[in-house]
Amino acid sequence: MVTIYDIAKKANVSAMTVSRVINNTGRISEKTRMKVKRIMEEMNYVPNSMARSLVLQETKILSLLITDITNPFYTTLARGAEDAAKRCGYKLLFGNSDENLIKEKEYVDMMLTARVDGVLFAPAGDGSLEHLNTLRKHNIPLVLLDREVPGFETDMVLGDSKDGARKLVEHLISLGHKRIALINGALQVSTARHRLAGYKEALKLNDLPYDDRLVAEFGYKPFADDSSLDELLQLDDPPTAIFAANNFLAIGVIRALRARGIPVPEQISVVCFDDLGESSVIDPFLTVAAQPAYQFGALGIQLLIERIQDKSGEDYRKIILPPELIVRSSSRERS
Amino acid sequence: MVTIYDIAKKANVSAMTVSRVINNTGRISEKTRMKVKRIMEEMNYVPNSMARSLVLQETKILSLLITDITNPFYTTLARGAEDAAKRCGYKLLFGNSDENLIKEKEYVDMMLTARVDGVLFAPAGDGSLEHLNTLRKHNIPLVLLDREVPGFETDMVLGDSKDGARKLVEHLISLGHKRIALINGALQVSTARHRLAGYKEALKLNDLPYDDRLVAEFGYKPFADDSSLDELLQLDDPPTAIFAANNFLAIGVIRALRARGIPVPEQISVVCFDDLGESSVIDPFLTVAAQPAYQFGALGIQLLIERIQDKSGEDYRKIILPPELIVRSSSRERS
DNA sequence: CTGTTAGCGCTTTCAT
DNA sequence: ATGAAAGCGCTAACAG
Repeated sequence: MVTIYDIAKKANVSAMTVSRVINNTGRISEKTRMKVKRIMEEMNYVPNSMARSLVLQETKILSLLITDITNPFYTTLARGAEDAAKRCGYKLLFGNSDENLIKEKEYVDMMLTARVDGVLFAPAGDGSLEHLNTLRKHNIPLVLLDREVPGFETDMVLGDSKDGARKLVEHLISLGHKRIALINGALQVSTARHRLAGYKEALKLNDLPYDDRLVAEFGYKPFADDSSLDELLQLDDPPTAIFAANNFLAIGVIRALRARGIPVPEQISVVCFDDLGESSVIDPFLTVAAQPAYQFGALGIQLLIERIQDKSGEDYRKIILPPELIVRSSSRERS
Repeated sequence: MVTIYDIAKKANVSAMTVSRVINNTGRISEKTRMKVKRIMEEMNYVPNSMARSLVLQETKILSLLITDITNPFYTTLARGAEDAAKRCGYKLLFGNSDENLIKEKEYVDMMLTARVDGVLFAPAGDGSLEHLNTLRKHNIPLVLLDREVPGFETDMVLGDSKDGARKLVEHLISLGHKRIALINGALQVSTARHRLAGYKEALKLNDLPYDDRLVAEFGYKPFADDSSLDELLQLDDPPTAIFAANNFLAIGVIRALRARGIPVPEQISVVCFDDLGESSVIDPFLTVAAQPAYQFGALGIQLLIERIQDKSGEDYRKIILPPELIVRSSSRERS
């Protein structure tokens, strides 16, 4: 492995001079600078970031923890984060918790030993509090993404789940629907609670009763067992519309309805939070509250880097990104 | 920051003893081992992987470079890689080249300075040769994924593009199609060449003429400008079926056909390589040659780690994962 | 079973 | 404008 000492020897200078050339610090005569540069080229020198990190006490690595790498919301977010990080000279260490606190903890340990300079964290749920406190204890700058965790204050980039949910449900109400089901994520997750709140608010604002038999709690991941949907569909007064709390839940719902021979939107309208990815736009038909996923990542990195550079810092900032209602053909007038 | 010296002092032992406890090496009395462990807990000690890497000359970091993080083929592959890497105690540094050689080079430089122990590399194209040679020059173990690069030998995990293409085209032929178009990726990419070869072979085996007006070269990324499809559709003897060389091309094709009011599969059948992701299975209708994406990642990591652990190694291994023909409703008998 | 020494590749500080 | 020495946190090699 070529080190600055190898370069130094060949150039008849000290290692320090080489270091200065690499980092463009201090005063160096143009002549030696050129010579050193040439020799670095010749010898294929590549700086060793480990050694550098050890002395500088910074790694230039940020970590991004998401909960589902197969979900287009998170992959788009990841792109935003990646682009922003690279632009600022940071590497990005990915982690995928799979909505699972055990895996999440493993990643937190990984971040600690890797001495990442900061963490972009989409928590698996309220149980992530412990992990966040661990990071905080080790003084690692932290930005929460998409979900908040009660009892933990920090910089955050969030969507407006309540508002988006309210808009989706009011859209359905405006189409004449009165029996609207909510297929929700786990209430352990802040967005699920806020989407429920938005759902309730829309009902109340429109003088519709809240019927808890119309509300089911799943998880945000693709689900296989849809048997519990039957209870809901077999009510005396079954729903004419379903609000799925995220894209994967919507897919599960639509599949389940298809399997039961229930046409969408003819018999039941379906709307959901989060758009589907590029790959599903063959037939863009889902009415959604789309979130600016790329921005989540990009702004998150920006907040994080600002926090790293000014650790003292002002108060925590909370960025709320509004969702956009996109009406397509999966929702229509109640028949 | 807590170091082994802080622990050592508090435990009245030497730093070496602490190191031995951490790494479970050498002989240590159960008593001191316990004492040291307890103190590490108390002080929230976390080993510094930078320091460790510097002396051990290994980082326990692998790098995964893919060409499109929004494509479900690659995200599924990434999951396979991630799971396998974590199981073996490695971290995974992600990179997304976007099918772009400039970005790819930046990632290669990043891998070099980060001193990753090995690289899982899905090359952007034949032009990646230079980057691969750079990695090789620095003795970094390397596994090629999904695509090969002429002139570069190494371990690889590939699909069987030619065979899959042949099967898809023969499927169309068996449905009575005689005018079959190929919308291909860039010929700079090995899989595009192999898919073309499979396409030609199927035609030849069935005594159908090869007509280069039926073949168009796009790129594997989602495309916006579909005007060049018009030439193809406005031929005197237009295609009755289209073979898209990957999932995103198929989506582009179907969108373009929809925009022109051409019904699929009634007027034109469409088939493609690679399945769409979970998020598009709302209406699973594309006939595809599906590849075991998860396996690509998992086996790639396995080969890579074996290579790292036994650098001398045997000859390079080439794993070929066969695609599976899944017939759905986007292809039907020629009308 | 435990400790001492040296050094991984780099940069900071202080000289010159 | 350049260099020497020391040290970041850790472990291999050798001592005892």
